[in-house]
Amino acid sequence: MFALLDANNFYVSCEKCFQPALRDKPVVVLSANDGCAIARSEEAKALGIKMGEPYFKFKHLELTHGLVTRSACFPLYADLSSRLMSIASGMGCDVEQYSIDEQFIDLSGVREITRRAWVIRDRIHRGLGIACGVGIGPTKTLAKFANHIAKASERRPGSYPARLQRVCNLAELSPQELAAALEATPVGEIWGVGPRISAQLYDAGILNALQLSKLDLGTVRRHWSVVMERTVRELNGEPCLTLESQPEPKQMIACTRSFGSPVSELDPLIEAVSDFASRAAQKLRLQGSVAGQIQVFAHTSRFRPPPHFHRSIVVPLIRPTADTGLIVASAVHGIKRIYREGFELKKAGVILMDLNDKADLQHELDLGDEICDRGSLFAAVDKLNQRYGRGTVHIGSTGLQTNRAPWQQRQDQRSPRYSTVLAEIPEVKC
DNA sequence: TCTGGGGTCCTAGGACCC
DNA sequence: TCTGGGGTCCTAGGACCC
Repeated sequence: MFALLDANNFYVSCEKCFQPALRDKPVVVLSANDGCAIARSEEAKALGIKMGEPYFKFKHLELTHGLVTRSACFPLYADLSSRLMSIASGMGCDVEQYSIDEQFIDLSGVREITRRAWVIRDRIHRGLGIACGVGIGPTKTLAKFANHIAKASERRPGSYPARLQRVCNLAELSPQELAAALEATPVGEIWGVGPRISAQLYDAGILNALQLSKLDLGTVRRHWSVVMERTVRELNGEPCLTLESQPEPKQMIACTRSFGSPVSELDPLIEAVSDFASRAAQKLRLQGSVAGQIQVFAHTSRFRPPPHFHRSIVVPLIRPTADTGLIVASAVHGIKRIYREGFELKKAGVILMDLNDKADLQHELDLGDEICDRGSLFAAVDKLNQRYGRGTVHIGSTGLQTNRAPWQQRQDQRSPRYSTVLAEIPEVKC
């Protein structure tokens, strides 16, 4: 069994936690530059404010309906998140932090599950002043579904049986009740079914989760993918997703921002990109990784009339590194290559890619020093070719031959990065 | 005037190998 | 006359998540 615990309107709850006077008021937390809504209190939702809605579209509600807006303060939310996670982990034996405000909990061996969920929920509410919903089910997807019921039945009384409010354990439902709950749930509410697939399902006459759960697996796989097939299996109680308590190192690290006001000149753009690169490098070191490539992009607002500009470039780093200086220099090199005058740029960013564990890399460098006889030479060559692709290194008449350091050749057997990628400048879309 | 930021996974198709 | 086929790797793009 899995539980999914998730905080209600988390960012808003954090703000209310520090300003109790905001309780019962419509509150919205805004993204960077106060661009759009990223969290809404129940009262704000009742005013019709949508997730991601631009601020200027609902700003008038501050005057007419007493709407309170707050600029996001992520360090505060991160701090409250870690406290919340710590309390929540008392519910089971193993946990997976799924997002800043959600935790999956493995309930193996846990007795009196529902009562325990209530205890933990109350503990969080008393300790942090943050309300949570808990969903419990035999698969992660069903735990998510149960969590949806826990929250929806509280927000919209009558949508599901009232006893499922706040804490919903599917094990306590009869098969008929479970079927009725699935039938009352639009497909788009199911975890893994986004707007696109939801629309396709609607077109096919699949409107609710019960219908989705009864689809033929082969058909689902053919029409969509194995991801959807897993969702359907999980809806039927067959676990396909496991608890991932040890987070894998990230495969990419990004730092991207919208500009408060458009940027047209190269100098401020370089300044911004340098800052993004430096922050990304910091995150990279925190993870103990090094990056092999860096992608830099800049674009105009897609909401504004032409001329539009949308370009990116991949710059190979001279060697895999987490060095801020090298990463910033490469990012600046990249942005200079793609920059063109005459555009009102609204957003730019830096993405570090081709990440490797720093310790692993060091081991391979050490391996090079240890080569002292032909046997170990071949072993090393095999190992490098196995890891980075056939032909990365081969033995020449005078010993080891390679055009570049082996780790730089990982993906470029057929698309050399230096000769082509740098030369390819994407077209400007006008 | 004003529209977020940071991720993951899967698939199709091209290129290449033998 | 008749011009293979299976496997792998890589990338771009699409879809999803919070």
